[in-house]
Amino acid sequence: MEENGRTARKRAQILEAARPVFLRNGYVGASMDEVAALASVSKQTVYKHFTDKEQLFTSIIMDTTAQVEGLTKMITATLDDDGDLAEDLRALARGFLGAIMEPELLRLRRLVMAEAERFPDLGRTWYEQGFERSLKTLTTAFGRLAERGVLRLDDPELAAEHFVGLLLWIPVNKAMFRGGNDLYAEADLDRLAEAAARAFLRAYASPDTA
Amino acid sequence: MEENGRTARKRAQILEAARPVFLRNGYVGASMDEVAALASVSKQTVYKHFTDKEQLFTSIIMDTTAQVEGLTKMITATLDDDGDLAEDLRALARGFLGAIMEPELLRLRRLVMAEAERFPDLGRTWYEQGFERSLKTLTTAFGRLAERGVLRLDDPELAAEHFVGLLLWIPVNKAMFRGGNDLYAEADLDRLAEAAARAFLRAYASPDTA
DNA sequence: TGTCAGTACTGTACCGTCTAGTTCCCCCAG
DNA sequence: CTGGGGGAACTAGACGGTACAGTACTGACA
Repeated sequence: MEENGRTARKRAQILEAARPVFLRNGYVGASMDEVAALASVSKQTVYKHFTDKEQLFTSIIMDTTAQVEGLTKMITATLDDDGDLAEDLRALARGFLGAIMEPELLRLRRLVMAEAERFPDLGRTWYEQGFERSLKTLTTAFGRLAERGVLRLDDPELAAEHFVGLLLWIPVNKAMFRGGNDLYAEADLDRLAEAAARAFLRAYASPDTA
Repeated sequence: MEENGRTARKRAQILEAARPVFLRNGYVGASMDEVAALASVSKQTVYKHFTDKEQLFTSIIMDTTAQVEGLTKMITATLDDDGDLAEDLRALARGFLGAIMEPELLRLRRLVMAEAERFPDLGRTWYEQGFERSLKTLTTAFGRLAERGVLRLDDPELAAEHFVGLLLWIPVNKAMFRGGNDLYAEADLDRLAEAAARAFLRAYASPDTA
């Protein structure tokens, strides 16, 4: 799967250099000259690999959309065993939070949202491949827990939506509006994850396990 | 309070015309020429009222930050009477949702987030004046409900955060990534509000009122 | 011989300034 | 109450300077 021809190498080199440029300045603010310079590549080479600025941009985003894989695996891994439900949920919440609060990912989020109107396909793909996909995994996991009787819920999808809402709304918004990196220490994330997991359990745990 | 001199009129005229230009193209993409043209005003006049592009931009954002007033009033109005708690919460959720899903406000959100790195003050102000302020109002309202014994919570602020998280995470994200306007019908918003209010009650209502 | 770095070039867009002529508003004389 | 100056505010458009997307050309190098 790892292409290592000269062309593929150059292509990766350009992509890697282009990402920070677009992340820093947005689509309009990103300069192809800067991309070429940062990639130590001539502009001609950039245009050999990507037909134009737009195609380079969408390539950057689509590339990182694939990384959701890890998140879905983490979900099933954490909830599949028969351990303590409360503890599992807390761990799951903590994993989710840590993943989504990654500074690079947050910047990408901002970028995609900013350009969602200009590039509708991009926004839709990001939402479906990243957002909905992890939500769907969570939904099936919760569904299994309901069948085992440890969760009490009519609608697993709604429960999954509520779980991530409890967990993510506050920290993600804070991060989106206050650009900084040092918003939350590890301990803060622990606390947020624990609070969300406990509230979720109160709302959705079966009475006998609460 | 309503200034109607020529100066104030022109200023408002420019602001009104500039808003869609910035909303559509972002800060870098917005053209001062287009602003002037859309406002039916000469460029000279634009620069008489606003020292430069940056100041015009921040004026647009700050102007709309003031509109949170309405939201806080709605919160206290809905939760202050002694009506049915479940019904009040549902109504509050519905009001919140309707307000935040206003297309114009969503576009502003996107814009502020996109430029939060370039204009840190703007992001911070938006967050504090809009986000935190309404959250604080909700916190005190929940605190009163806890004192009356209808809610059971150690931390009113956490409860407020969870309330909005349950309610807003899904629809707001959907709207941010899928630019469209017709994402949700009124009935969908009703359903979302009801579901959030019920989950919140299960997590935070006193046992005797549940 | 073909690929790439380096760079010059073309065409366009835009910010902010400037000039010159025009319109509107307010105040006060009659 | 009225009507007409005075001066600020405004229009229209050109302009300098800069930046950038995308193309074209040259020379090196493998």
